[in-house]
Amino acid sequence: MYIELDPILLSNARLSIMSLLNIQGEADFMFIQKELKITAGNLSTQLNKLQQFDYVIITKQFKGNYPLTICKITNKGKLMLEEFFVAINSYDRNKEKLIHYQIES
Amino acid sequence: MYIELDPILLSNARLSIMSLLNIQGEADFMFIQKELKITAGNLSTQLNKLQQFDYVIITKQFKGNYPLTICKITNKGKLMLEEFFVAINSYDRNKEKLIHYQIES
DNA sequence: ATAATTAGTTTGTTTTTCAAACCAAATTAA
DNA sequence: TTAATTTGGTTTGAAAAACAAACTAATTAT
Repeated sequence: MYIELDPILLSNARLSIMSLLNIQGEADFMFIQKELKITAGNLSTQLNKLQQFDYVIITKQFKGNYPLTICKITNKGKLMLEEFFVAINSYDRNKEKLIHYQIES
Repeated sequence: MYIELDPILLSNARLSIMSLLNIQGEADFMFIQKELKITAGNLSTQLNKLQQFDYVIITKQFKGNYPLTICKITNKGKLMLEEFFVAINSYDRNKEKLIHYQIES
């Protein structure tokens, strides 16, 4: 195998959650759900897994009368995500072409 | 969800097989197995899946007395792999930083 | 003859994904 | 006011995927 890709991040749902949190820093459950268009069940499951591995921290509050679940990316989460992208690009032999293209545009 | 990542390629085993075949064009079963250090069982399964979706074509010959399974990447396979890397990089907000770094080195 | 090797495939367990069903509290409609 | 709906989730369970162990079948070495 090349560099093993982190199985926590090698998932459509979790990678998009982490990518979103990496931009936003933190976001609440409903925002993530609407933004990413995933079901609440799936989101709940994946957030718990991400928390379990310290990629995010989840805090629960009330906003008015309703529960509010806030998800924040951790430093570990950020590092793992960075590593993931470095690793996956090492699989891409066209990297240089792509880089060139990106810079030109 | 962001851009949905191709589930065929969102797998450590299959992504490394495809990445290898993208460089080599074609390779035989044993070469792939030794190169990627995956079990024969896993390789067999994943190659069948890749063939099923026309990412590779598998031809069987004999080399001397022993069977020889040759795997070749298809045009579709190449295209899907390219797309995959473009898509996954769209998840990376640090892309520009990384590009810069890569160019400098 | 029998043990070990080559080149794989098949089978079965574990893990993962994901959505339907569920829950409790709050709100709105009749 | 009480029934239905909405909000904001969690739990459960079915289906698919990942992967290694066990197997096949032929060959070669001892």
